[in-house]
Amino acid sequence: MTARIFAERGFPNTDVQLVADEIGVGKGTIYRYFPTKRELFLAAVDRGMRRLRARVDASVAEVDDPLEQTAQVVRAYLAFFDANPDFVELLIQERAEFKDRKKPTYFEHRDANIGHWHDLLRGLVKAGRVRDVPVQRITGVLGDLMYGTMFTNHFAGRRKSFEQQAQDILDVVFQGILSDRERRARAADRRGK
Amino acid sequence: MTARIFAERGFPNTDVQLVADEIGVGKGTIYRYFPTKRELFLAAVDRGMRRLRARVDASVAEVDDPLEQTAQVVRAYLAFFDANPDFVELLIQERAEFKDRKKPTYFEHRDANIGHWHDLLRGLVKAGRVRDVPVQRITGVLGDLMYGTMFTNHFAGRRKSFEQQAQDILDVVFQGILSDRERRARAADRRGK
Amino acid sequence: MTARIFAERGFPNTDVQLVADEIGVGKGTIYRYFPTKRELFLAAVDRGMRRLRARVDASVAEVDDPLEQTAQVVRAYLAFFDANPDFVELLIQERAEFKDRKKPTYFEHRDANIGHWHDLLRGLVKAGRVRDVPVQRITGVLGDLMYGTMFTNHFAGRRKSFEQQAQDILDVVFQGILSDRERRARAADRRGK
Amino acid sequence: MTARIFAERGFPNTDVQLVADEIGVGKGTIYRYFPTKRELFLAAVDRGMRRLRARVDASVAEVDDPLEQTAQVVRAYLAFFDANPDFVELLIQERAEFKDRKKPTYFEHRDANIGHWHDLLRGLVKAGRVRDVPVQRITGVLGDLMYGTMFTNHFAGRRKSFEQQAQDILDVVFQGILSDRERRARAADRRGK
DNA sequence: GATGAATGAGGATTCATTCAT
DNA sequence: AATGAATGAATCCTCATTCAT
Repeated sequence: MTARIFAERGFPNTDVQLVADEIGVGKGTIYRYFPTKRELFLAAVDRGMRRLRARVDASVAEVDDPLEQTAQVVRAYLAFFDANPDFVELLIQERAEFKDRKKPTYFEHRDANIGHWHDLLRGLVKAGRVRDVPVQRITGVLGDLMYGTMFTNHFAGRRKSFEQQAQDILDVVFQGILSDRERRARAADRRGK
Repeated sequence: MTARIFAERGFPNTDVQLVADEIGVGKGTIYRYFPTKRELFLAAVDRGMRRLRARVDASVAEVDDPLEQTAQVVRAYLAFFDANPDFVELLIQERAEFKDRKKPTYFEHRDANIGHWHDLLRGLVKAGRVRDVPVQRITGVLGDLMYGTMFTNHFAGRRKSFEQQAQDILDVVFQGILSDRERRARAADRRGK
Repeated sequence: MTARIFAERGFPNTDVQLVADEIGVGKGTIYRYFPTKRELFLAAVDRGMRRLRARVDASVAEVDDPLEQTAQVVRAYLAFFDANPDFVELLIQERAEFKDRKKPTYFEHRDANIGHWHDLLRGLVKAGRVRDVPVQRITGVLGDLMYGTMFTNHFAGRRKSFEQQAQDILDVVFQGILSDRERRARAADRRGK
Repeated sequence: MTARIFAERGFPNTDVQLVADEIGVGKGTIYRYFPTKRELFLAAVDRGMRRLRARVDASVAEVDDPLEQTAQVVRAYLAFFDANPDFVELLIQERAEFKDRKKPTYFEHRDANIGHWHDLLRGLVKAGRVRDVPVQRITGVLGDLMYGTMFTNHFAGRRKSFEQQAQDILDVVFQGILSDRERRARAADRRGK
């Protein structure tokens, strides 16, 4: 509710009075629960990020194969922001208005979770299913890719379903774009050097 | 100059007076050239995006191999925003304050250029150097990835040099993350289906 | 109170802050009750016109003779603006600043009352006490005369008491300025034609 | 030209730039001839009042009979403001914006001329054509009446031709509104007292 | 003499926050 | 605990005036 209003009008254009009206309480009441407009806003962002995490976790729990779990993350992530575009807006607003805050809510939540994925990927490397590269490279690239996709979808208008998008992303990240021939040529090249 | 001030303080917290002081002219003079604070701001964003394009174009012109050109784009892009973090900030500010504007400046510039890259990639596919997938999939994923990387760098603090980042991105996007064995298994799987 | 400040300084030179200070409230409080400075001003004008009407009505009620009632109007009208010069100022200001407003407050109030006086005068004509001329001619001339007198008094400085002025007005309007001889000559002339 | 612009938009809403554009000179040029916007405006008012006087004088010169000359003044006055409504507007604006100026332009011009009319009326009294009342009473009432009529016409919209209006005014002021019977009754009354 | 670019004082209005009820 | 009336700091923009060319 609060998220929707902030998302619709932007932080500076959203009067606290408006939020109070929408919720159906007095303006003073808002200030009993949140010391400032800023905190009111940040609470909405936090709530959104917690919901994102819950949704992703639930989605991951549905499958057992670790590689498939990775794929599930991408799907659940895109599905969430597809269903909750207000939170994309809120992430932007947060950064634009509160540049000072040590770390944006999004990244706080992201970093709290990253260790688990590193472990998972290390297992996949050990099992010989994923190439032997530093796992931070993979989570880093994949994380940035999902982040960028979410924003692009929201800002420029998505052109395909989020399921299709997830498939595209996984195709590129899993297989790479090079042809087998080019790949072999490069591998030979590397050995030759 | 203008970009720096807007980036430092955010659009709403930037008095036009402040910009005038910094430039060393009267406030009225600013208003002789820009009808509103908003236009003053947007002009700075446009300038930034034009500079980004010029830099990327120049960088691409340095090499001949089309695949290497693609790699140059990634490097030049990350290098530009590394050297001009103010423009990252401006992109955020623009979206946060002017949700109404038909399409953000960034995407206007991006879309103006995309056709060329599609042609380039189609050539690479025909030459057997890139897998035969729709070229929009590649530009889409790579574009979102660069976009997300730029933002993450700026918001969360970059942890590696932009050259290293470019290499990581290109490694993943070119080669994919799967091991050769997993890749073959999947290929067999697809054939079997 | 508000009227006095607007009258003293003129509409454009009156800061709403000034009105707030005078009343002893915050500037924001003024804006809780009046959406704009303009409405604040117009409310003061309306109040003045309502008070004028009340004063004139009360004065008329003091006498029974219809011709004397007419005389009372002139006296009460001049007395009111003599006692409340601020409202003269407000009428000017209103016209100067809000030329667009469909009809100035003064005339709105005037027209709301005119019908009654037409009836009264028709009665006097029928009773043979007033010449048989269209009653609109009389209310028109007398109305314009009072209006002009009020403004002249205020702008040029009155030179006599308002009672004396009222008497002068009534003398001229009731009796006319022609001598009996001239009057008879003209009457003969009209008959001769 | 200048008068028209000030009249159309009001003094505060008329930028000097606008006047310059309309006249077809640079803004700086205006300031070569008038030290301030205020003087530019007052010059336009003065010009208008001089034209009024010229028109009235010319009109009076057309007839010889002194009483008829008086009537000509009324006609010429109303005709002038009927043809030049901009000047009515300017008179209002002047009073609203420059309350401090010792005496409004209109009254300066009026007072410069009044002596002549007093002489004229004294002649008419002596000739037995006008009642023996102080001539100031007549010029005062007639002046205020014309002044009020001009404003009412402009503010409330005139309902009859100015010729008809002049006739109405002259009928009332020359003849008075009382019937012959009422007039005789009052005269007897006065004698009885 | 003519110009118009540059200036910056000035003012209406908004809205987060407080606090008496 | 809940309210909403009161507050006043904060800010964009206009436009009369100046003066270098």
